[in-house]
Amino acid sequence: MGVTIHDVAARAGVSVATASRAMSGQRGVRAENRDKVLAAARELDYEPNVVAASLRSRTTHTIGMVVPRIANPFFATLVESIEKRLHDGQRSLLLANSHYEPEVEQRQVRALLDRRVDALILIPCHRERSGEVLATAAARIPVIQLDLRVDGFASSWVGVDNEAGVWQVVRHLTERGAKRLVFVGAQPTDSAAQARLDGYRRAAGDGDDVLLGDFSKEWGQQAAKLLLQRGDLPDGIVCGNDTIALGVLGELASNDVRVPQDVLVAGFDDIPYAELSRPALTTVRQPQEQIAAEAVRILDARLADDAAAPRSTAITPELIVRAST
Amino acid sequence: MGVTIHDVAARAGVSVATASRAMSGQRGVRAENRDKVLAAARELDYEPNVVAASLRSRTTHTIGMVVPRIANPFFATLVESIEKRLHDGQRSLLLANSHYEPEVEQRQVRALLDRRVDALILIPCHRERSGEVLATAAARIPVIQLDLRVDGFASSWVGVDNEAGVWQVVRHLTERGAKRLVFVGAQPTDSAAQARLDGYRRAAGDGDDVLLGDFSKEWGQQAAKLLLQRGDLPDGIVCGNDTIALGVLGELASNDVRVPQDVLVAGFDDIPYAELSRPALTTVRQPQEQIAAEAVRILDARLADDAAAPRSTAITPELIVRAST
DNA sequence: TTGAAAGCGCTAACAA
DNA sequence: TTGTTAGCGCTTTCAA
Repeated sequence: MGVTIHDVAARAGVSVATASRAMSGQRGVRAENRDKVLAAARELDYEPNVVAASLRSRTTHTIGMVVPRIANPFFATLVESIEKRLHDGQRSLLLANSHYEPEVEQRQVRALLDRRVDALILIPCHRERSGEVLATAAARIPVIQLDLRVDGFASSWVGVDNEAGVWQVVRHLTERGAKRLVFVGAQPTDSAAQARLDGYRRAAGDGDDVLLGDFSKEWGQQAAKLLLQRGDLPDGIVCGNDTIALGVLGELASNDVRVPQDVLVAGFDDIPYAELSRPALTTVRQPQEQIAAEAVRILDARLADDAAAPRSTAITPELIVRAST
Repeated sequence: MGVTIHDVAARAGVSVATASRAMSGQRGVRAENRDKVLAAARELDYEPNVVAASLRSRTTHTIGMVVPRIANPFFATLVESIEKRLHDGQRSLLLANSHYEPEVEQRQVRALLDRRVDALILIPCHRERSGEVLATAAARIPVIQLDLRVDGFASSWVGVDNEAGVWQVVRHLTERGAKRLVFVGAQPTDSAAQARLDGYRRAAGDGDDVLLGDFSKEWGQQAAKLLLQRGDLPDGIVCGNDTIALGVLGELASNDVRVPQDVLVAGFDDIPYAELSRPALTTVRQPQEQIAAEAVRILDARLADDAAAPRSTAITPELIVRAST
């Protein structure tokens, strides 16, 4: 089965080399021959075998991407933005999930390397333990870190300035009159958790109050319970991300604590559901389209010029004030 | 650059054929030789070129998947479940987005076929217009439709019984005392929108009240505005999915309409955010893990036996009652 | 501008 | 159980 380039070449009355050149749009083919080849391909319903082309040309037109958790709308939106950019250029996305486990992440990256992806977009799930596999990959193909990053690894990265984002939140809550703040965040195993915690500590100053769990709504609910049990509620809750914040809001509502009257609550990321909660959630917006566009731009530069220097871009995120503060 | 199977074979002192057999775990290799090959591969840090293997063996161990919109948490969760299943078997997922546009979907499916994916998992974005590309793909490789389906296309499909789900919602609202219902759904361009609308019409009987837009929170907000403008609010709102329902809830809250005291609201899908809204949303749960598992099972059966008959599975979804009703 | 020919790295048929 | 050999379908020298 299957029409090959030989069939097309035969029908067009040229060699396979000419057929190949014509179809890949190279110059150095007489217009007349090019048209004959294209016509033959159409008539025969020719479908090029890109696997064979990849073997010979050593490029797969495929980009690998590993994210911690696709089901997280923040990452899903990022994937969607990347995918949109790539398809402008006829490339495809091989997607994998690390479940926030460095071992799984390592397996996934190796699988992508085995598949000879042209480049890798990695959201490294761990500040330290993702370093090894990142180095392995970076030694072979262009790699860019997205959103999260590995400590002290001098490779390209695109994301937001998390510290600046948290700083804005703290200042906003203070301006709204909050005197006693608490930070409900995640254990600093990934770089965003770390940077947001650092940012909070620096902005809130001494005597800061911090509860650390993970980036889940369940942790948000649990943390709110803890705060309620402690008896004296703070007057401002800075959450490590929107999912936590939504958990906090839910738990507070269940206990008849009014937001923003009794306590102010803010999140981070601006996922689509932040706007839908009641009260709508004040949060820090990550410009995902912009992050994705910049990432693909940097990758293309590396792909075009192997010696291109690593480039990092930290975008300053925007505070979105809604009813919860 | 690059260690090839020839290097491994030379080091192990066997032929490339034996090396290949040993590494792919085929029987018919003496244990002693197998160990030598495996040791040589490890020592040389051999990375098999799966592109070359694919060209020769005509199988890529890659599954293509096209979804309408990855950013929709319902689809994202489905992708994650599928990905988890596949990786048990060392296969990867080539992911593409159709943006609910049949033309884009067609391009994406063709690209996946060009890449010689072993099978295709398609969530067809249109009841009718997805038919053509589905047929093209099904003529070449095993294809399974997930969640959505094309009208009258006799191929494998896995999803939920949407009519039964809506039926449960309507009965529940009626039992809660609702007399006048309205359905806020999506134009029936995809099969779920159609089935849920049909289900509603059949369950609610004559004089049914129906507003149709798309599956977005914006449409939910707009529909709620429309209902408020009409003056006499119904006492039960059946929404086509959770995203619409969350939009409806938000708009009602902004207008001081109390849920469930003034009006009951229910959704469909049970996305993670359904539970987080206040009031928490009553909805119909789609068992995504189960859908994914069944889909991969059917695909594997087709892959193992080319003549396996198409198989469709409609899972009856479960009503999850929360505070909104 | 074109064609002949040589692989890309692997697996599978065949023969031993 | 093993090795030899012939491709998979394409791109890319190289020479004309």
